[in-house]
Amino acid sequence: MRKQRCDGQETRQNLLVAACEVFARKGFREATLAEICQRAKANTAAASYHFGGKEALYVESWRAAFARSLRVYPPDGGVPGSAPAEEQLRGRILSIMRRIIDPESHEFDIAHQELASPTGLLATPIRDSLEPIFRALTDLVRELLGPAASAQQVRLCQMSIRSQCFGPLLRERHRKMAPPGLTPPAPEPLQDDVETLAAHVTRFSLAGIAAIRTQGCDAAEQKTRNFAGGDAVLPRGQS
Amino acid sequence: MRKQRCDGQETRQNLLVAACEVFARKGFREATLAEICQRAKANTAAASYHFGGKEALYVESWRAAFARSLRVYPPDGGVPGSAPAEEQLRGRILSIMRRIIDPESHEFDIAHQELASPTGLLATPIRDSLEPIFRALTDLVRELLGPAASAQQVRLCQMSIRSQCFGPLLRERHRKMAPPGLTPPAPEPLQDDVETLAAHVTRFSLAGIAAIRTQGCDAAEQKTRNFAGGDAVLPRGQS
Amino acid sequence: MRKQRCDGQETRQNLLVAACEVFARKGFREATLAEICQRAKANTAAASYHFGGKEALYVESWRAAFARSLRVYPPDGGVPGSAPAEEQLRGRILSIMRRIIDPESHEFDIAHQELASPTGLLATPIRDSLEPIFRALTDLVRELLGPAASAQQVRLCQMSIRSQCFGPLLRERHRKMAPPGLTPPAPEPLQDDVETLAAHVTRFSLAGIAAIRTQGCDAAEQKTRNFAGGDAVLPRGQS
Amino acid sequence: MRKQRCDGQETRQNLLVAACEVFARKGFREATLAEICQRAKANTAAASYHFGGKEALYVESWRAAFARSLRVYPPDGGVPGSAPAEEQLRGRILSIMRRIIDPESHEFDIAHQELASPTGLLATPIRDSLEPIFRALTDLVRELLGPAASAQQVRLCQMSIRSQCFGPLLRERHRKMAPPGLTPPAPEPLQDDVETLAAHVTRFSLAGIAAIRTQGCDAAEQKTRNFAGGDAVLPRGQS
DNA sequence: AATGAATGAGCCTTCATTCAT
DNA sequence: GATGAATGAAGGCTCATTCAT
Repeated sequence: MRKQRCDGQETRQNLLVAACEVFARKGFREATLAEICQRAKANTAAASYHFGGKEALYVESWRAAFARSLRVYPPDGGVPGSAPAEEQLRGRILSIMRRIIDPESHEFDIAHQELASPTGLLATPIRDSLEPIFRALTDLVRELLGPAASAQQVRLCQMSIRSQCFGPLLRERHRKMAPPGLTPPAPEPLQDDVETLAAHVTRFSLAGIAAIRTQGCDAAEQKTRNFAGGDAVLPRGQS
Repeated sequence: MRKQRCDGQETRQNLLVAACEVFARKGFREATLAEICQRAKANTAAASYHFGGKEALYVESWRAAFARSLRVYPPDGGVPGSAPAEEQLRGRILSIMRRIIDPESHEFDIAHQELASPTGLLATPIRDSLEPIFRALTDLVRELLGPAASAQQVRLCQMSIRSQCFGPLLRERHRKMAPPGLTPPAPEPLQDDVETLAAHVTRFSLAGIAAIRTQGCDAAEQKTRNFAGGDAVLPRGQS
Repeated sequence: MRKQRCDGQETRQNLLVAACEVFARKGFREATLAEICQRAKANTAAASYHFGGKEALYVESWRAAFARSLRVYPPDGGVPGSAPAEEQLRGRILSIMRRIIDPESHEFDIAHQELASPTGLLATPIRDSLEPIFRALTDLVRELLGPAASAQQVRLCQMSIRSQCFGPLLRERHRKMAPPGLTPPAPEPLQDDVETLAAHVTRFSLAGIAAIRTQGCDAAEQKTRNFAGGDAVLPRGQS
Repeated sequence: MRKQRCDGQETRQNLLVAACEVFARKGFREATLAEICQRAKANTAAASYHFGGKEALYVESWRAAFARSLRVYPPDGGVPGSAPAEEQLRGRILSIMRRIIDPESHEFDIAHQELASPTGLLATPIRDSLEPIFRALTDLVRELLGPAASAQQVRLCQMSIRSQCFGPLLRERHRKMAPPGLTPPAPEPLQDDVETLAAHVTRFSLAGIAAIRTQGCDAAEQKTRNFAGGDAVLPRGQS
């Protein structure tokens, strides 16, 4: 009735895979070790035994999920650094989107759950993991904006691009992760494939960057000029 | 030790306010009625007594949070429909951002929690509540794109704008909601105020819309034409 | 919005009626004051206020239910004491059965609930209430058995008659009291009306009494003679 | 403080035994898992852990109680089908009574509780379990009544016998199950042992059956003929 | 090394009762 | 006198963790 004694690593691996799925779908608190162990075809105590506790398993799940994503989807999207910046941007956008949309990639979902209900356990691991990727994207945006761009402009444009990468896919992941009995929150499925989305975001963002680049003034000044009056958003004629 | 038994609506209101805060920070499952009642300075059974159960309180919390947001921050940002479309866009972006960034507005956080770990209880209420707002934004984007725009182009641009509205603010909310003892996931605070952010997103998006509008062809064709072979990402002649 | 102040007795009466119904259907513990007060169209505290507590209301409910039964169904079934004993027996059997089968008579159900899950609150009231009825039935049986009957024979025959009175009606009451959503424990309804049942029980029991009367020996001896061997119930040939 | 972790079936069995006792004495609602677990010398959560919940434990308790009764007390009372019908009847009556009176047999009490306050959980199990026993009794009564008996006569006689089996024992069980502090509802204990009771019921019922058999007419006609006018109850010529 | 039975803490809910109005 | 909002206790259930095997 006993399993092979030498499969300790196999059980560990099964637990890790199951934990990624469950943590991605339910978050830390709502996930139960019982479900994870059941999915891994292990006994109830296996998770605590192999990882020392729920929290440690949570952190390990993130590391494993991120490592897999990094391996399957290189952040540069396969575009070499020698390619034009526009091409590199497309590659990075596509890489992010593919990571998010891949049903077997749980990196994004785990981070998203942690963002929604922070446990504090993944704060440092996530930051350390994503920092190089974001830095590379920032460098790319800085190159596209040109040497005259301020640090704020670079930051804002990077945020715009990043936001467009995961925003449209949130609902799609949501539908896939939702338990089958629930009313689907977004009835219509995503009508565009990931390549189309990436192409749109790339074009849209390049135009946005170009617009920021064209006007030499800083965004701070821009704000002052456009939104004079501070809190007042009421229309002042046809300004 | 007893409370005033004056009207009974005061306790109910206190419970609702406390529930919005706790549900926004912890989500449905992790939130406990004990904490909510404690914050409302009521008995542990008060929440079940007044609302009939945790689930009903959850739904009521969403309704209350959304109603407050709608009252404090009109979706048009105070910009009348007679104003130019660009101005209206700025108003709507600012309205969404203010709703998200306001620490006393829990509409976005509750919906975000529900998106991360769906309970199914808010699917219909959220969809019904947000649909008019999204429809108005879609109409605005369609007007800006001009009559030649395809439905897909409208949808994609609307997604780009919406994504830029909440994306940059996710981390900020995260920091505010995180319990004090946890390691901050993003050490540096948001360096831009909401008006600056809104100004950036408006300008960035108007440029993106203009770029989409300029090229008459559909995005699908565009994708086929531009990404055939995967070498050339974007027409560099237009940049 | 207030009711008439002079309806204190009316509310009390409504509470009593509602309490009889609920206690009869659910028993003491499963019955809730909330449901009783709701049925009586009174507020939640009315029961405790008017009767001092759940237990006192329980006792009062029994008294009221028994008093009603005694008024509507005289124990002699309307047969005068001057009638022949057989006729009187029929009257008493019919009286008991009608009390049980009447959907508005809750005496039997409350006593049955108390018998199933004793609270101890009704022990004395029930015994005091039913004792005269049982004594009269015992006297009747003694008369039918004749002067030679032993006390044991009288007791056993009285038990046989009483048992036949409520036994066949248990299921019928059960079906009527059961909540509508439950699977009916006895699918087929009672196929005989109460008069037919009473006629059967009367004839059946008179024959039984006659048989006991005919044989002069005591039941104790009878047992010894018939069941020699004590615990052995195995057939010993054709004895 | 920990228990032996030998097999896990021991605790389960203890829980089942304790549950039978508590459910028999208190019924489903009034019974608490805490008391059951305490009696089984297990943790408060043990019942939910081993059986999945109170309802499942309830159903299992019935099954276990009925299985035990069936094993200890065969429905035929040990009388083979080749014995005379009268002997078989005595065996079946004795079997039913012993089941009821045995303090360690909880089948009857659980079913009685379910009858008093239906939960719906045992409706099907009880019906399916008892149906063969009742059918055998019906067949026996039909044989005793002879081929000329109507279905109604068979049913009524079977009811009379069944009622006499448990009716006299209801109070006795009540006394045994009642908590020690309560006023005893029937002060005098049962003065007859079960063999005496069974002998009485057998003789009483055989006489009743014989009386029904003698008169060839249907009970319905009988009722019409005998009770027309309500004066004459029974033909006194046969007594 | 690995198992799974068992535990204790905590959560949601119900309900009889009380008290200020 | 009568109301109903509020309370505190208790019950059923879940679950991460532990420990004897």
